[in-house]
Amino acid sequence: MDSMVRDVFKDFNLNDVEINMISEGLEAIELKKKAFLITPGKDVQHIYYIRRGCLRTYYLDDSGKEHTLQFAVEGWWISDYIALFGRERLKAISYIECIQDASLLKISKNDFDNLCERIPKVSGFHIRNLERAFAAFHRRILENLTLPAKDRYVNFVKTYPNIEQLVKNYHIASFLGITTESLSRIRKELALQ
Amino acid sequence: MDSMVRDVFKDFNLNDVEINMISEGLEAIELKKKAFLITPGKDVQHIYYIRRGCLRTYYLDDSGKEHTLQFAVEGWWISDYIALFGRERLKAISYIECIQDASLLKISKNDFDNLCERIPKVSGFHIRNLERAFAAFHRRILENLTLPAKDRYVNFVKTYPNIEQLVKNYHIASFLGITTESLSRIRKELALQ
DNA sequence: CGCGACGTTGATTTGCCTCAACGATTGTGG
DNA sequence: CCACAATCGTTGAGGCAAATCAACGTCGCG
Repeated sequence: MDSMVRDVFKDFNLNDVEINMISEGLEAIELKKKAFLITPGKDVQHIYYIRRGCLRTYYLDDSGKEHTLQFAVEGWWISDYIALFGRERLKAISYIECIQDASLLKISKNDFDNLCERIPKVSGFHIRNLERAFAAFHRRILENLTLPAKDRYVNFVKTYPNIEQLVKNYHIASFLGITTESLSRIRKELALQ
Repeated sequence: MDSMVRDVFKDFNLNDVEINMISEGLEAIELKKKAFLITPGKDVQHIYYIRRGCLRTYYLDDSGKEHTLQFAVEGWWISDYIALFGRERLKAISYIECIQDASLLKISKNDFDNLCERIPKVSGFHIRNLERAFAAFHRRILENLTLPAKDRYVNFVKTYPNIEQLVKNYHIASFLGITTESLSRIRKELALQ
């Protein structure tokens, strides 16, 4: 477990004591493709670090359509952040589904908060991640406001080339906010150019 | 300045030493309606806390259309987060415009990072804010994916009733990702019901 | 008062959706 | 390992929500 922790925090030069403290709250889990990490209504208490594999968070609306909020691959964190980080603690509203067999590290938000308080490097780590994610979200919202579907797809492929090859067509469509049919047509158009 | 700091961090019970440390990096500034805090191309080094007034961040696309990323009122923080929090330090890409005469507190990202390292309460404060904002962003993206324009407007009014009365119609339209004409028609429809 | 900024309304266009049918690919049990 | 089914992706026809273009009221400010 210690070497995993060292890997997660690789830019932060943790000492042995700190690594031990962190390891205590961690649990390694394996997840098979198509398995669910979280489903709507469940109590969300944990954040998950992805050592290997690929997952996605999606919301299922009343009419049965899926809307992909997030993909996550090696080195990313995933959870139902609306439930976990919101002002009021809510139950999960989304699904988190395994897209490719995955190895995860699981830690409770409580334990993580405690580590943040006790180990400045951990809070530094958390802040860095949150800030970067924050910038990325601003970008995504801006793109959604600014660009037509075709350009959003092109950007997606450019930004996440590794994810594009891994996931289904309709996963990408639901991430971009379009239908599979539209995405299919967009791809055709791009292929012709 | 000290009482202002106490006010910003009111849930965190700072002691006098901490308050002094924080005050050192702060600068109070006043901004008149229609003034710009940030314009594209500028170097972004600061975060701004709003004590009074209202501002908005918007992006101007190639075709001359405005896209509002964020409104901010009393008690909120504002900056060009894509530039400030992104992986690479970029120049500003957006405008931040004063919508209502404002009193701000200005602090450089550098100073703030240092305070985070030296005062756990400050990093706790920052983490709490980032996490909440993070959840809010997830919500906004989900809404944009899920809901038609009319429902997004209804939600906006419900979520930010104070902002709705303060800003121009076309500010809201560009926040929701629709045209002023569409918003006008939506309002008409809602008024009839 | 008069001008410019803002909001509304109407006519038309368009990007994307919906519905439907049909290939292609994947996975599974015999 | 093949056969078949289920899942996934593509294509076409038609429809709709919202954009565009254009004109006109209205409000606020110099």
